Amino acid sequence: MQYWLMKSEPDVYGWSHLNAEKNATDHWDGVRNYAARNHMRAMKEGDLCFFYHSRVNPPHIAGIVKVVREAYVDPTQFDPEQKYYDPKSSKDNPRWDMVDIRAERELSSPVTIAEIKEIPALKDMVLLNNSRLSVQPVTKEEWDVIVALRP
DNA sequence: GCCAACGTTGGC
DNA sequence: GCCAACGTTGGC
Repeated sequence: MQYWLMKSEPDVYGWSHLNAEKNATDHWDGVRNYAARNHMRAMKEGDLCFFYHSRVNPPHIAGIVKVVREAYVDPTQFDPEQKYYDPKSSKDNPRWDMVDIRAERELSSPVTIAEIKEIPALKDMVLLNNSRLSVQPVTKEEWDVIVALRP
């Protein structure tokens, strides 16, 4: 079991879009950063991810999602009409992948970045040290500390 | 809205 | 292959 954190701007796609109450599955498409893509490629079915809301005040972890399908080709890279179109990608040699996720549970209240910063055991989180990486690994120790905040 | 940090692009 | 210029992200 591996743990991750994925970021999203709630105005664009937030926790509410996951339709947790319908147990819906969605594609995590549009990732256009190689480091983030490589993390997605390392994801295994059943892995858990914190679902983080960025560019809001305050930024926070809203919930937990589960990986329900491992990395496969993100079709939005081939469509010139799409925001995520990549003219340098091709169907013979696709650059970008996506995974499928499903809401696991919403946190009883958000865990804000300020709260994370106050906890010494979380000081090495990628979230605090490479704030631009949109898909990032979380250690089991970090995962357990945060989950214990909102059991 | 500002701006620092980071990733990517492209000229050389 | 270097690195300046540029675009984007994201906390504040």
